[in-house]
Amino acid sequence: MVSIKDVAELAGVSTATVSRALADPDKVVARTREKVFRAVEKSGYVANTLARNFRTRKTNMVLVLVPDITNGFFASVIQGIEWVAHQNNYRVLLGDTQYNPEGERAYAELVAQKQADGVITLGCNIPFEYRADRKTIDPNWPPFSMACEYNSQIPVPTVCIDNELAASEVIEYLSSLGHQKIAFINGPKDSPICQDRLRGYKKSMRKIGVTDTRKLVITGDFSINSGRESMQRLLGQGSRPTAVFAANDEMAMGVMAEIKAHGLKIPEDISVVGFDDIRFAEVTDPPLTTVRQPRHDIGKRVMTMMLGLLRGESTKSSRITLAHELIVRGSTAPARP
Amino acid sequence: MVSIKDVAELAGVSTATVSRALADPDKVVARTREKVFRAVEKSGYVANTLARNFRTRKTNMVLVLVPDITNGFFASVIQGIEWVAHQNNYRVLLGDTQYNPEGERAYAELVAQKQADGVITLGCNIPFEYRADRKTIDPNWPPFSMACEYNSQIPVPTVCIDNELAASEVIEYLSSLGHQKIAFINGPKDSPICQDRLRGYKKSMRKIGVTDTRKLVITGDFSINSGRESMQRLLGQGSRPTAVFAANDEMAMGVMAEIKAHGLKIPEDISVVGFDDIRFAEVTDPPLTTVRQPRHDIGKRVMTMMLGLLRGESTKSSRITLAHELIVRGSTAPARP
DNA sequence: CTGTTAGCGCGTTCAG
DNA sequence: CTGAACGCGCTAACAG
Repeated sequence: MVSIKDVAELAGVSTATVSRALADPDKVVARTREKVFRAVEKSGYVANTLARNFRTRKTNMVLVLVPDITNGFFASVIQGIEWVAHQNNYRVLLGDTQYNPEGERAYAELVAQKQADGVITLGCNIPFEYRADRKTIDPNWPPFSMACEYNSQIPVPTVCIDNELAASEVIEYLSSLGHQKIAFINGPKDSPICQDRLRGYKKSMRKIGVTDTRKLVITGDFSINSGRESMQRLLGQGSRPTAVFAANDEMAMGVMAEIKAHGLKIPEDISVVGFDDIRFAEVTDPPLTTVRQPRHDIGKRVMTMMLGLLRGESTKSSRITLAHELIVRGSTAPARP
Repeated sequence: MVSIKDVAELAGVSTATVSRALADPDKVVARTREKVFRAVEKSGYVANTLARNFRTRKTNMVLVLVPDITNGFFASVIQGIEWVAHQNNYRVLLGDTQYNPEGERAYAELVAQKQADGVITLGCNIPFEYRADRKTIDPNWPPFSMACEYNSQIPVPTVCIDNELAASEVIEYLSSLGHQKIAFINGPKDSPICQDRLRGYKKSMRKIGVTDTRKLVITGDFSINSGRESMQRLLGQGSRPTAVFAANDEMAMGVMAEIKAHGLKIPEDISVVGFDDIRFAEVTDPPLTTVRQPRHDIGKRVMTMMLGLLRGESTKSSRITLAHELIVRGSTAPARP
């Protein structure tokens, strides 16, 4: 293993000079710099990051906690994160938590152990210990930010869209097509963004004169299967909805499959709207009307935010809301008179 | 920051004893061990991994190179990898290479820099420098293995399925339904597994009497869009195929969309077969007949293999072939007489 | 601008 | 079974 010492000897300078020439070339006069570079070249020296990290107490790693990496939406966000991380000499440590809060906390320990400098979570839980009545960020926490989700109690720096507004817009759009009996298949209840979507849904439903939504709202778990099962329940009830809004595209796809299995037509009999605009949304049959989230941008922005935190910048007022967009495709049509 | 020294003082022992008590409790007599544990508890000590890694020259990290993390198939493999890694106190460093060999090599440098102990790649390139005429593993390479893909020249430890056989079986199945004019939309030409699939396709086509497949084979890039475009080309030609076999499910989904856009019916007019069995395959319309790869298992096995390499075990005869399965769904039907 | 000196926090000898 | 002493490879502080 060739070390900095070998390079120093070869170049006829001290190890400190080698270190400087490599880390901050301007700190060294051109002639010495060249000598060092030549010696590095000749010896095939590669700095030992282990030693450097140890010395500087930095890992240049960010732990990304994701509920499920096989979900294409999350994967895109991570791709955005990684892109920015890589540009800035940071690495991404992957933590697939399988929607399990305990797993999250186990992973977050890596930070205490100095295996990562910061944590980004795509889930809605805070992966550190804290008292239930805490309302602010604990200064002992490492740099920490959230994407897609946010925490309702503690103002953690966050990047997401306006979920309430998005859900509202979906209902208004459907209502403009004459729909009134609009079912909503939501994600897990403990997720703040799902609560927001529900609020947006209810608000707009009230606006169009539907106040009792109890039989129209079902809680799913974001999986294809739960979309299917939820739709089955809706169809088992007395009068069926004329439109269904699912809180993500995977559930919407399950919904579509189930509707067809019952011999009904989309959008003639039932309109379907999804959420996320994953890439399969445009090849469903019919193509899925859905809310597009800027998933790649969400990732880029949250990593950029993380870089700020890592630099020690203030965490105030760091709640970024990105624009969403309703993408109208073929799965929605006017309600039958 | 509470260090091992603080614990030692608190427990009234030396740092060496603390280290031993923590790393290998049996090396220390029960009474001292207890003293140490209590001191750890009381002080809230967490070992500094940075220092430990530096000292032991190990990172407990594995770099996973993936062509595209947003591809659900790869994501599942990674989930399997991470699962086993986590169980064995290893971490996964994510390297999304965007199908770019240079990116791969840049990432693999992390190993030289001691940021990871080993590399697993899901692509078909070897991310280290080597002479084109090399036929064996370079002993200077770090622990290295491949999943899904393999290298045709160098016997890198690998976990994959028998792609030639799988493709053969697809063609035989289609031929058993009376199809003869079977198009094949393959993935990138430089991928050995795609070459295998092509070989299997050709072999079985020959068996059923079709020797000239030039107009039936198209090279795609595994994206939905390339499935679409390829299908468009096939439909633009004189006589159209009665069945289409796509080298992955995403392309198959593009194929299906395009077929429908031309007003043709699946499977009545054209049968479609995919590859991978991603989770959306069962909710396409009609549900997609496809080859199931044990993606999760592939990940688990390759990580298990990597653990062996990391332990310094021999690399001989480590080519694992896992079982695939043809999943027949509704997108295939007998050829029209 | 460059060299000297001094650790970072651990694990691992080697004595005792 | 335990403690003292050392050093991994690097960077930061301080002189010169």
